[in-house]
Amino acid sequence: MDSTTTAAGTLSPFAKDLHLGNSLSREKERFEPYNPPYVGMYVCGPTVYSNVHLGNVRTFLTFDVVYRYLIHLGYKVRYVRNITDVGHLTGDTDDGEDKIGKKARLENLEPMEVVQRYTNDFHDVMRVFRILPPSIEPTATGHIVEQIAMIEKIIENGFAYEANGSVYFDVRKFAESHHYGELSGRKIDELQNQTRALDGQDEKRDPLDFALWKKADASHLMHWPSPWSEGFPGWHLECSVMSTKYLGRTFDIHGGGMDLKFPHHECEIAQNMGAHGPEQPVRYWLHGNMLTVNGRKMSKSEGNGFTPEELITGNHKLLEKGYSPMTVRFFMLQGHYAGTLDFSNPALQAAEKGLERLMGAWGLLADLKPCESGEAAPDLAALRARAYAAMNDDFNTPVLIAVLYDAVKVVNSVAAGRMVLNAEGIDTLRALFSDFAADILGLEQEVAGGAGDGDRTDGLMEVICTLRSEAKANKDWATADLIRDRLTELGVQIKDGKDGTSWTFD
RNA sequence: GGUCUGGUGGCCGAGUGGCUAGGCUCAGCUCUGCAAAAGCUGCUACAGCGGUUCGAAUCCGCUCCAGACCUCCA
Repeated sequence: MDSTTTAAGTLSPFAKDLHLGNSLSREKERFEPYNPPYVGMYVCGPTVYSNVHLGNVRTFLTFDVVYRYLIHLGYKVRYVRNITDVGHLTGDTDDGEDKIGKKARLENLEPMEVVQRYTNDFHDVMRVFRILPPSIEPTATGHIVEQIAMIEKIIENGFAYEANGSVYFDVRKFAESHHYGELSGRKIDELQNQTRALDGQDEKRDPLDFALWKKADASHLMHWPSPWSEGFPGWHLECSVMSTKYLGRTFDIHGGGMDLKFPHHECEIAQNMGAHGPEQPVRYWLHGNMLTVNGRKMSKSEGNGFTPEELITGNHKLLEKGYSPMTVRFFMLQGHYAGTLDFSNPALQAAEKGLERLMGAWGLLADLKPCESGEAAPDLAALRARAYAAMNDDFNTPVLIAVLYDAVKVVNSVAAGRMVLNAEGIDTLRALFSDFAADILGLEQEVAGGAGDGDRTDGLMEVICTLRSEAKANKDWATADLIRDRLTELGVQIKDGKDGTSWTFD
């Protein structure tokens, strides 16, 4: 699925009803792109100094669904998600050292080796969870020149100053003519007392000021020449630079995790306005909420984060068993992105069972036989309208999933011969699953082992089921049950239906 | 201390001024050789206290509780 395959330039009639929860206004607003049918979307990507955990995955999944839905509606979306490969100060030591650089020294690796390793890991994880790659995935180190240019502009406009080779954003000065703190609801005077002593604090005119450029000391492995010093860019700057470069000074959607709202996103706005003028750079700010574990935020520092590998294998002290990536994807989509979601074994198991039922019905859909004489079928068009209504209501995936379960009941009833549908009805159901379950939610059947050998497996199973049916016909229950029990042990479920026996893999 | 979010049935999790969320679990029923699957039914829900209203879980106020952010974090 990509934007070029959508109907040429035609927007779905449902597109006009899309509403987004805008963090900036704190209200649900109707989505009106700046320049339809084009949509620009920027999402803060990972800092590649360690493996991503599930909390990170949740955010990228959230915006994956946003991306998929916008494309489905017919928008031409340019989705930019950056890779932060330089620029974040370390928090625990307060020495202002670059995270990537620090990690590199510890492991005796080149900084870019670290970056590459964890970028690869990140991409692997995205693939496992079926999260689509963005249109552009720019890196901070690839945009040093642009970052320097933006700093120069901000200085030129009087909102930044140089001190001892470093450059700081002048928050007080900016706040005289702009609303600093609008996004996060923070008031500048209250922030004043809260900042604690960071490196270079003495160079700042005000504790609130944040770094645009930092002079590198001898311990730094990553540094670049600039008009001010040999150094590195501040950690808010890259997103301002790259969003502007690829999406323009005004663009539609900016996404990221809730924890980036302040200071990161607030600083981004200040930088954009400081460089380009007073217009809001972003029309709709979307913030995904945190994934919690036993009520606590999952984070690197808490040590309560699962890596995807631990999750799949179940090899973690908080996990009772392993869960497939699709189960986790489905689990996350059963909650709304703007609310916290608690990760627990019972919840995962519920999602696993629920997904199985959904997928089971979806599988049956392929073989459903139409019946033209069918009596009044359920109103399947209404089902589709409800699906759109759910997504249009700020991407309400849990409600969409509830709609899909209504479809599951119809499918199962038809498959069991309790209900009949004409061809049109079946097509409507198929389109519903194909559009909403597959394209928009990104759910797909997980193939069990032995992939690529499907025909032979089918043939073998057919033989086995035939033998068992004969045993049943002869009332040879012992043989029939033996076959079933042995298959169950092997992870093959036997289901006796009215029209014969079907089977599924675990 | 400041800013903000949330407290929904056994569990997870939507939603809303009056109309079934949904999933999972559990119990019963239908179907079935049995089981599984599937379908149906049920499992007394909206933190507490006030207020507004014909009517509030949904709006307002207060209280309690939890979490996030204020410092790197999706």
